Amino acid sequence: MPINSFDNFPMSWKPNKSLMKQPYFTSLADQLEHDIKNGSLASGTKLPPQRELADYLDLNFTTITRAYNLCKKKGLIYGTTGRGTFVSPHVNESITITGADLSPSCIEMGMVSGFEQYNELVAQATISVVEKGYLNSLYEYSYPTGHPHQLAAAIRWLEQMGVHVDSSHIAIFSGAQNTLTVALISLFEPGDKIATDEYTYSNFVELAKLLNIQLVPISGDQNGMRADLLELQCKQKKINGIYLMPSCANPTTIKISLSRKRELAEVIRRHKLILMEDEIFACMITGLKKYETIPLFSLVPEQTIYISSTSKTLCSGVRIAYLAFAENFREKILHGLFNTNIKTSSLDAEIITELILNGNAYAIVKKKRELAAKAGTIFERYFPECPPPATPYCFYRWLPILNTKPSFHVEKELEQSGIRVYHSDRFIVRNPTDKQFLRVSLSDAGSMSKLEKGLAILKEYLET
Amino acid sequence: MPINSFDNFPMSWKPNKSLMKQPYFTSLADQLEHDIKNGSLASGTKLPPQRELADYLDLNFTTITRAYNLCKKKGLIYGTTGRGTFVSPHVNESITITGADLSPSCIEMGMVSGFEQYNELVAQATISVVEKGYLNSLYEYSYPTGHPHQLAAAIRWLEQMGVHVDSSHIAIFSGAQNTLTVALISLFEPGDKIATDEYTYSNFVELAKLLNIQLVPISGDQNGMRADLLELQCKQKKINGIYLMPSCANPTTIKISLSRKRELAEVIRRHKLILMEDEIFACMITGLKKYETIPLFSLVPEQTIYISSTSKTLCSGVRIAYLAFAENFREKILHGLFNTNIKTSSLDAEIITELILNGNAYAIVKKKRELAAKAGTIFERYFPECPPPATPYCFYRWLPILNTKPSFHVEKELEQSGIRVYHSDRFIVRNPTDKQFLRVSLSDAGSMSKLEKGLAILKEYLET
DNA sequence: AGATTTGTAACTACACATTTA
DNA sequence: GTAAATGTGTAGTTACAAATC
Repeated sequence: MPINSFDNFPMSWKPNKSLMKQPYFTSLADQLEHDIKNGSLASGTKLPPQRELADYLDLNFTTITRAYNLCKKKGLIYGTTGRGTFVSPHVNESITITGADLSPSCIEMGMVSGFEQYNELVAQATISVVEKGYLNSLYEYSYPTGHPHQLAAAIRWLEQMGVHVDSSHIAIFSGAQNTLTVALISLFEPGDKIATDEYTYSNFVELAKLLNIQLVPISGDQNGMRADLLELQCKQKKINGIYLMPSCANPTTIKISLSRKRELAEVIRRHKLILMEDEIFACMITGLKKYETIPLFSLVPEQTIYISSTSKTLCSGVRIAYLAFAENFREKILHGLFNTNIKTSSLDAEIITELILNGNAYAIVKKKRELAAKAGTIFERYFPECPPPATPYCFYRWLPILNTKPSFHVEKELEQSGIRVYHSDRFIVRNPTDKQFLRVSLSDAGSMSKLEKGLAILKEYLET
Repeated sequence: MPINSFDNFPMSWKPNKSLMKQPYFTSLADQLEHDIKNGSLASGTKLPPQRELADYLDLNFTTITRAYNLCKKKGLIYGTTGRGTFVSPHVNESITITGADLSPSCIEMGMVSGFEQYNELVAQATISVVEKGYLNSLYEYSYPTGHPHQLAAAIRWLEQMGVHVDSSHIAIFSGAQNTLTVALISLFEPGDKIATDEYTYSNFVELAKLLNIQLVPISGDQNGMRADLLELQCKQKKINGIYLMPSCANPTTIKISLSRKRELAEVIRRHKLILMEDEIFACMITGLKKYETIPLFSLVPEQTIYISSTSKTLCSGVRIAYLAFAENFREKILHGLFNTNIKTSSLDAEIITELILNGNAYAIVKKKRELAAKAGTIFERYFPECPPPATPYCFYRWLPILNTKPSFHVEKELEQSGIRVYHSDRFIVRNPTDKQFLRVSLSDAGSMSKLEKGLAILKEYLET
């Protein structure tokens, strides 16, 4: 067969030669982008190898590399040495989880905002803040990281979880996502690489994509991310940071064991990774006692930022998160905070402070733990075969499913059946695997009876 | 002279040859970065031409280009074809304005947070929100862009300023800086270029630096940025966006005339720039009447995002800004909002909504206008020669000074004399010029008598 | 296990535009 | 006004690393 006989072995994608004009690499990238967004190139399609396309277009193959790079930067495609270049999953769909656009008849088992039943206690705290009569001074511009008494309460809150800092190494942010935004902007550069679990929080994936930061998935087992595989990846490429949710990973519900924490800490220290320890569920897991396990923050303090949000554990409408950081991150983090947010709502911060000081924060956590446990037993009744989470107080479950349909198809069919749940494809960091799961939120259905109804619908769907 | 006799004509910067190892271009960039951050290469220093350095290091000159490019992306240096490559200003100093660290005996004339005297009305609004008894539902996770009635109030507020949008083209953010962060992340890529005034808001400069977005200063006159110079720059290089504060530029107090607006709109449309129209002072300038001039948002709606914050005009502690945007930015902006903030404090949004609905927002604006005008007349008594601002209701003044000392020296001396003001170098986008100014805030001294005392100190300092 | 396929990274070559002397 | 200096943009060459067969 002559080399140029492309007609016999048609390429999976053929650019229009007549549309090619200089500069070739942008011209080619534009065509590729168009065809992907158009839908004519489906997710997962293997693109022609660079050399083959170059031959076809009479160009040097690195010119094709450049065109592919442009599309890669936009997240449209990804490549693996030795395998080829493929159209990314979710190109046209955002995997962002916002909680918007749910039809009223649909039961919410997608969002995990965390049992809204105790907002009454938050409302009470709001009233007592207002009644104290110092709103005037609270509303003045001052203390951009938080008022001293707010920071004192924050420190007390963090101490329960084994995190010990002084008031110049903590700052108040507008929720966990906001701390992550500032951390990624302040401590990383576009193009940097961050290690994560194979499945991780989808809004973190999207945020990294927005900031052109690459995520490197590391496999794990029942004890969390495997330290040896992390070590391997660190040797292979320059990895700058790592994102972990040790107490209860979202979405896999896995808890990192203490011995695994020590192994990971060792690798993190050796390779000088910046660790983002996201512990938004920590207090839920441990209850009100002092945290019986040790946070990574205490194992590698000089390389860790520790995130503690109150959105899920206390109240989702009050946007507060605490960020604890080591001295060497202090300047960069505060610089990032000032230049992205200026400061966080003083009133929201004060409400959470009031809840911590009057003890109701602990009461809410206790009650939410009870609700979570109760919802968990209902779930087990419907899905006894589902591997149990590391803690019974987890707000969601990670349910393995057998399925051949596209993930968005599954989500859509379930929504039409009356429930919203999210498919594992939303949380996957790189290449879709054969195993599939659903993340089932137990906390947002509105009531136990609605939850039960939703679980029944889910069970019925999966069995047919 | 032999070509390689570098000793006779020493280069302005010589990398250490023994530290050069492959890959050369990163090695070189690292050395350059180190020497700039170190202080051994001062701002404005001309670096050796690429070819000369290549000759010295026995490399192809485009390898030097690549090293320079790395540093350029970080904002450390900038280059102009034909002229050379230079070290950027402000590399080592953060020019962020935070309002922190002011000694209590010092009079604040640096920060412009905007007359805190009427926080009482905001406190009252807070109380009425609380008394309405729907805090519970307000605290539920829902309506991430804002509750419908909050958006309705926002739309009403924007209509005063000549901005007309429906509720799906507006979203509530946590302050103006937060809208800018989301806009820069969502609508631009690292390396993109944004046109600004020669002097502009320093926190915007820092934010752009953080996100690796380059600012291109465009000169202006009494009517604002010159459209012909903008056109020129757009022809010369790919400019992606433009940032303007038309009603009252910070810090120069210049207002863009209507005819200039039309000229700028034409250029913006022709070169498809994304316009960020920052109008945080608009309602202050125009009072409560309908905005008599036309916002750029109405001249190039399809390319504009319009920012309206209440931090300065209503209350700095309640963190709310409205962002209005065209349909073609909708998806990207909301995606950015969800993935950086998730959502804004519902309570803060509700308080501002209450202020708009009960009319006290207008009352606060009216009273702040009176205060600003009064402070302005005091200022004129001390500095009659200072060019008047475009509007008497401006919260700050732009005072030309004759000075030979370094700008940070001036700020420090004034702080020791008992006042804080900011030097024009903090606001300058690229090359320091010979003209120098001080931005004098009139709104944060605490009282008119303190302001007067501060102005007296300033006058005395400048006369000696 | 070794050869092949395929993507990535670093450096080189060259044409061109702008500034300055 | 022209030539030299100088940065920018596009494309090509080579070496290498990872995955696959």
